Formats: sequence, C-alpha cells, structure tokens
Amino acid sequence: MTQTDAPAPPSPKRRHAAGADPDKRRQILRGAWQVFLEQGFDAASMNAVCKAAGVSKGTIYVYFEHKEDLFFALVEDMRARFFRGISEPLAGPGCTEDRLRSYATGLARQLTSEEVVRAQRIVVAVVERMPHLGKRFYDAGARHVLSALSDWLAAEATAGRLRIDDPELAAQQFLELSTAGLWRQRVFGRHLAPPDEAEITRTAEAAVRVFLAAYGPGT
Amino acid sequence: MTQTDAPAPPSPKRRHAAGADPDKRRQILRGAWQVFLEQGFDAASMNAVCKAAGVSKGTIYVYFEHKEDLFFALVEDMRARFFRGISEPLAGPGCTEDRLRSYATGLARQLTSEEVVRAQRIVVAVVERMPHLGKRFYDAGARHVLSALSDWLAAEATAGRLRIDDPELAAQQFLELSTAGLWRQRVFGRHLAPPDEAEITRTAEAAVRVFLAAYGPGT
DNA sequence: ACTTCATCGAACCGGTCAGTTCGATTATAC
DNA sequence: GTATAATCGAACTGACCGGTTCGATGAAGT
Repeated sequence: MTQTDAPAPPSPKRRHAAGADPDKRRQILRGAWQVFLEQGFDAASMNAVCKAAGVSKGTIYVYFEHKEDLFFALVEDMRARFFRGISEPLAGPGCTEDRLRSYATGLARQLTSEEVVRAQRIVVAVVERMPHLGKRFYDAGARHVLSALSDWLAAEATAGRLRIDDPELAAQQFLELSTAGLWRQRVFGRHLAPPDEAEITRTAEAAVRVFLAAYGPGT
Repeated sequence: MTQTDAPAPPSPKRRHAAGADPDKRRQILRGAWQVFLEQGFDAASMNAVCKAAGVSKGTIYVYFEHKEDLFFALVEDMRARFFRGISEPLAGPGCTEDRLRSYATGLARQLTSEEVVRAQRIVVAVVERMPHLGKRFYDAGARHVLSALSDWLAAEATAGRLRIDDPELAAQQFLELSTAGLWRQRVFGRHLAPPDEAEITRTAEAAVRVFLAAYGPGT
C-alpha cells in the first residue's frame, strides 16, 4: 500500500485530467462565492471571479461551461449547507415546548444571517429568468425544513402532546412565526445587520407562545 | 371660464417645456415598468425601455437623469399604489374576528399577486447596491401596513376585545400568519402563479384562528 | 404663414462584458 | 532528463451597454 490508486484526501498531488481536479474546482467555487455574493449574478464579472479565485480565465472555462453553469454549481453548493442540522433541536432534550423554542431560535438565527440573506437575495433576483433555480433552492431549503417539522408535529400530535389536524399548515405557520418580521426586514435591507440574540430569542419565544396557544394540548 | 389656465385633465394638448409633459412621463414609466418588471434592473436595457415606451432615447434622458433615476421614480410610483386601501377592512363591518379575516384575506391576495411579487423581487435584487431603496420600499409598504395594524390591535386591546401586551409584535405575527408559506413560495418562484382564492381564504382563516387562540379575549 | 421648440431617430463614444485563442510556464509521469 | 499536458496570462473578438449628439420633423403658438 505504498502508492496504489488511492485518491488520498489531503493533497497527494496526483495529476488530474483537465477540469477534473476537485481542489481546483473548490478553489473556483470559493472565489465565485465571494464575488457573486457581494455583486449579484448580473453585476459579477467573470474576470472578477478569476481574480478572487486566483485562477486563469481559461481554466475556469475548462471547469464550467459558462457563467450560468458556474452559478448553478454555486447554488447547488449552498443549498444543503445552509440548513444542515437545523432540525436537530426537534430530536433534542427537553419537553415539546423547549424543543420548539430552541428550534425556532436556531431557525431565526440561521435565516437572518448575513450569508443566508445574501444568498437568498441573489437567487430571488434571477428567479424570473431561471425559474427552475428558485424552485430547487426553495425545495432543498425551506421545503426540506418544512417537511421535517411537519412530520415531527404530526408525531407529537399522535403522541397527544399537540392538537393539530393539518401539520403541513401548522408547520408553515410556525416557520413564519419564528422569524416574524425579522426575515422580511433583512431581505429588504431594512436592517443591514442580523438581529441581536435578544431579539431572536424574544421573537422565538413569542412564536412558541402563540403556537402553543393554538395547538397546545391544554383545553 | 372658457379657457383660463386650467390644466384640463384629459388631453387639451397644451405645449409643455422639455421634460415637463406629465403624459409623456407616465408613458415612459409605463414602458419602464414593463421592461424592468420582466428583466430586473441590471438586465433591462434602456433601449428596451425606449421601444416598450415608444419614446426616443433622447427624450427619456430629458425626463430622467440616468437609469437609476428612472428606476427610483418607478419604485416610488409602485410604493403607495400597492398598499392603498389594504387597511380598510379593519374599519369595516363585522366583529373583530370578521375584520381580521377579511384583512388577512386582502393582504394575502395582494402580497402574492404577480405584480407585487415581481416588484419585490426587483427591489430585493438591488438592495445590496442601493440600500436606501430597499429601506424606503419596506417603510412605505410593510412598515406602513404594520403601523396601521399595530394601532388597530392596540385599540382593540384597550376596548377589551383582545388581550395583547405587545401590539407591534402581535402585528408582525399576524402579518406573517396571513401569508404563511404563500408569500415565500411566490417570491422564490416555487409557485409561478398566485395562489387561488380557496388557498388564500384557507390560509387567512387559519391565521385568524391561531391569532385569536393566542390573543383572543376568551380565557 | 411663419417661428419655435419638444421630440424623434439614428449614429456615435468609451467602456465592459462573456467567452476564445495561443504561446509560455511548470509540475508530473516516465 | 525528457516528454506530456494542465494551467497560466494576456491579448483578442464580437456584442451590447449607458449615455450623448445632432440634424430632421412636425405640431403648437403667434
């Protein structure tokens, strides 16, 4: 096992076919991420991406067919990352109320973070011209989160800890309540920085209070 | 009063100073509205606006200093129009619950309409580069609506018909509940057409139900 | 009828863009 | 040490952009 054909994760410097070096690909995506995130799709120039990535233009066009292709790969790259682990609090410690609270807190924090908000703005900007992109972004993000929450709510209802007839709708409502006001204000640039922790917990707690008033087990 | 200096509303064809004919101005804005709405700020070209408006390029640049100026005028034009009369149901007939319900319905319908969604997408797209624009758009739209609702909720609370300690927060929550899921899906292009009336009323009714469970007068 | 001037329309300017080309470079594989 | 080829880098193409200029046009004002 001196040097078979093992790919070796860190950097054994094998030679790759043109456009097939995953490190280089990541390098390009990192640069593109920077540029697209702060300029948007239209305003971002491929030259700027080259500079940011430290890669020549020719090479970029070996790895990606065209600008839109690069952009799609980028969005694909964000998708999962943003919402990884967001649903964990639902399976965490504490009673139903505690779990909902910590779930709502994490959700509000994540959805109003600079990174996520900027990415969302960029996607929204191009949805008109690239409809499938918005769809996939939404399905992989919000839709995915929604299903997880919906399933959990249904299970809680079955266990008698909540009274819900339409878990899907209830999940939508809880999502909206969790970020009440905060998210919209961020997306529209009404607030340029993410809300502070106090505001997030205040909103999350209010969300849980209202939600349980409507769907809690108590009469 | 045969013909004094009365401006005469329809089309008496007075001669106007360069760049001062309100009809021509409206004509330009109508064309710009079309183009910007379906291309976004960056992708829209001034040549396309000329063609859509049926006005020569030189004339456009007499009426507006530059592209951004035209865009601002356009956004200014949308602002008020979108939310005119949206708060009327609050002062309308019926009990508190009825009013809330018809208010929520109107809100959801308006916020998910093709026109409003497209405008919001365009604004969101440029917020990064023109922060004040997003702020003004939000303040004139959501913020304005929010204040009206918040005031009304406070009054209802004072009258003993609701139990609310933080009307501002409650208003935010009601707004979010009214469009639960619908708006986000529209903005991200998850749904390409506005929701049908059944879905709107279903969401609005659920919003009122949850809201009153938390803030209603009953114990 | 004659003047005036807002608008037209088409060419034009400087600049930037996405995408291509190609010789120079450099590190791997043998 | 030498061949190979992925990458570099810089120039280039063709198109389009926002914005300007200017003579032609035609209708309002007298």
